[in-house]
Amino acid sequence: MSRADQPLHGDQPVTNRRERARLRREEIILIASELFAERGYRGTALADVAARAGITEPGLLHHFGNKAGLLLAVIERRDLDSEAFAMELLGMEPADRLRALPEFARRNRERAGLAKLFTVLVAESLEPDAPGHDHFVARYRALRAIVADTIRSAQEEGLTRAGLDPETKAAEIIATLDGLQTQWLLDPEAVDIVAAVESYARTLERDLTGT
Amino acid sequence: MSRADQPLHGDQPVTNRRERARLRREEIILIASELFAERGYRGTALADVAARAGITEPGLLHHFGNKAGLLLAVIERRDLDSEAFAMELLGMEPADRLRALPEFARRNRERAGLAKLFTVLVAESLEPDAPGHDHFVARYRALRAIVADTIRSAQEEGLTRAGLDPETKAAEIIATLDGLQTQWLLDPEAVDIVAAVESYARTLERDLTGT
DNA sequence: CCTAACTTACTTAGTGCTCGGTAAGTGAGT
DNA sequence: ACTCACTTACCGAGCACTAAGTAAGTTAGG
Repeated sequence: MSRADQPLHGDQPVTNRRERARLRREEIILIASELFAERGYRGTALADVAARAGITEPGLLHHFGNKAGLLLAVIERRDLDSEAFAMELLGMEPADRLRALPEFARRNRERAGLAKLFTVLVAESLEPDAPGHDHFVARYRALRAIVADTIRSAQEEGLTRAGLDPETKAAEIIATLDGLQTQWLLDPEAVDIVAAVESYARTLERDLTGT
Repeated sequence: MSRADQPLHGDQPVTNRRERARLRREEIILIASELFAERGYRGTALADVAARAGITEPGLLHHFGNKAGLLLAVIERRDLDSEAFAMELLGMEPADRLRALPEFARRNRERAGLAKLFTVLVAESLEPDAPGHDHFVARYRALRAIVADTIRSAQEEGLTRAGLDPETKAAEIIATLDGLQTQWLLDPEAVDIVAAVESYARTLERDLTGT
């Protein structure tokens, strides 16, 4: 009834059919993300994803070609979310970025699935010929570069002591956050991820400023 | 020909048959460790392990009951190695323990398989009903307790500043080492694990002493 | 000391199930 | 007329695991 249901007259190619297919793919990717996080890529059968999505297995493969294609689609989609966060961080003053870390942890805690997805997939991608390997290698290199650049510019502004190597410190920061997340995912009752990250942010501030 | 080939007279029950079986199990565990590290628990078929060990699949199951039994045997065996290292650390003066970290990293670098095994298995054990879950939960709790105790006693001796919470700091230290290891396993060319751990040990010393 | 009974470390053969993937349509949009 | 998002039907391979036997080593009894 409403205009939104119908394609507009003709000023834009509102391809209703393609749009519906795109939404369907998005839905499938979301479902696959959850399952991959819970059982890993190898532990998840296409049939599991298909059943939850209310589609047949060949229907699934029609959209993604094969199982690895589905994995790559999942990774790509989830990277968009992370990229959005990275952009958010880069938009801040360097001094404020540290303070954003606990907020990041808080957000991750509410969506444990996403965190689990990456932890599981990275571990399954350690071998060079794993389907997601190259992607995660590139991802970590980019992440380290972003953090290292942040440190470098903070050094130039005199906010951070000059004695440390930005690349090494970047790897260390990412490692700590990843590692805390893993411990929390394994044993949420024993590890308070938000408190741990808050504490680490303070440690890091002392470390970076040299006070 | 030599006496060693024959059972001794009778003062000890030198059960030749049992001993050979034990050695066989050890050999299988070693092979399974390698495969689990490379392809994960789920990604490894019993047939793969059996083939490399020169035994049939049912022969394998005769020793370990089922696949999960093999996994637990692998974890248990590898924990003995880690425990040996923990004991070594605990035998040192608290002040020397920090200096042992790079040596630990150096050792792990030479045997990347062991490191990879744990990274992969922990990720596969995040879900509470995974076969290794309880084991890794207990392992991390024990590890955190050991490190926290070390910090606590260093505080009592005045070697470490009083203002930090030992439990939280323990989780942070373990997280950093784990996270660095993961980055290195994923991309050995981009991450120098020994240099990174050396740098972190210095960071940590400043952090703990408050200088 | 010899041998019969038992235990143990396997093997061969096979089972039922699940897996990712394909071939060949169908029917509704465009 | 054509495309495209599917479905039904199917496939061969691989999976963990079992049943049943075998041969060698170990132990107990006479």
